[in-house]
Amino acid sequence: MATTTPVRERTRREIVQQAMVLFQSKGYSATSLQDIATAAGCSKATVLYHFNGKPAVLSAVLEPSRAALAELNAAAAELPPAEAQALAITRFVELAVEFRGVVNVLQDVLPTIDEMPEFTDLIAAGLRLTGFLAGSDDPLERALAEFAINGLLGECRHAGERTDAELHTLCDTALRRILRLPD
Amino acid sequence: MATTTPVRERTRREIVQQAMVLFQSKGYSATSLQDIATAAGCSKATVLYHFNGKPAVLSAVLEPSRAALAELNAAAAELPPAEAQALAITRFVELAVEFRGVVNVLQDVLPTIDEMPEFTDLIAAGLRLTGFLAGSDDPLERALAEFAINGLLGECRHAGERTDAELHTLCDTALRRILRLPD
DNA sequence: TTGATTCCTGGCCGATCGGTCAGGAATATG
DNA sequence: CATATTCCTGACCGATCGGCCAGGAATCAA
Repeated sequence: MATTTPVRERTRREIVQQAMVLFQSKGYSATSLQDIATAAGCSKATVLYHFNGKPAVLSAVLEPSRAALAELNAAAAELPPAEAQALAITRFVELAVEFRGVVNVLQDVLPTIDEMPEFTDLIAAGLRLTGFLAGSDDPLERALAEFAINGLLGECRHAGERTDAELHTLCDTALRRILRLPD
Repeated sequence: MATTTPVRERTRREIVQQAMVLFQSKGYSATSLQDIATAAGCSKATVLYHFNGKPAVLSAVLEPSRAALAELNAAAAELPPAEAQALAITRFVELAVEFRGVVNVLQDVLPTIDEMPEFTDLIAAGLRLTGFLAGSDDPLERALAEFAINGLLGECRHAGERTDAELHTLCDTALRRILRLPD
């Protein structure tokens, strides 16, 4: 085999894709493994063959956004504060739009994420990004950056009828207004 | 009996109170009637004696905020747009802080609220409030008002360590920045 | 063709879910 | 005191939950 055998990856990808849609529309704990299996066109046992339990499916759903967020943080960390803030704004808006489905799931799982140690780094990454967004150590500005993130994520949750471009413009405008930056 | 016998109300209130805490910390669908009963110090059957099913418990949890939101909308509806916007901002921030626990629950249940017809008026009230907040019919301003509400609600969700006053100031500042109003 | 490996499934398990019901304790009423 | 009403509960129900396992189908290696 040149790469990993495609059949395995194809099934896994379908399961993750359908799980994301279901987690998004019904919530994580209200979605059963049977729901996922039916949507993915396989049996519940197949889901558990590919993923070591329900949390593992959630982890796979969250993985791409986690990687992207970590990459953004790493890039911002090597820039002076002002440039890091600029990068955080533009790139974070892009990521939020791109991963808007996952954002939904993440918000849903947040209250119970303490019991899932494999996701603590994702939370930490979000907190670090808040620092870059705020652009200063002023508590109010930091809190406003948090506010902005919440607004952005919340907006992405119910943005089914908006196009990517509209959502992008909206989030960018709101972020700059909250942070008092020029357009 | 002069008023309604207090014992009934006392049990009901305890159930609703504990249900709110649990819905907030674990989410609605991840909270079982047994959880609520244990926290309230009674049996699961007692919960179902006082409330006609799990959704009825949720309804009771949401009731006070629903009433307050409806009242705010009614008051704003009789004012000219500019004054309605001013009222919406100050009063909505107050309500969000006061009912921050319920806000958590509401956000959690939002994705599945379509299947719960008894809550559609609550959603409608939220949409109406968005209109008052925006202060104009401009789509961007309306979208920004939505963004602000999402930010505010999101902020209230994870505001466990903030005092009411801090939360109030933060939300007020953020709202005015997003809507480009004087402080 | 044969044997090994990968991928998948039906059937089963114990636990828990929301919900029902007959009846016991407590309290109010006479 | 007796009696009626309110308040509460243990036991139970069918359904579904996440998860496990033995083994069948399909693919690959020889």
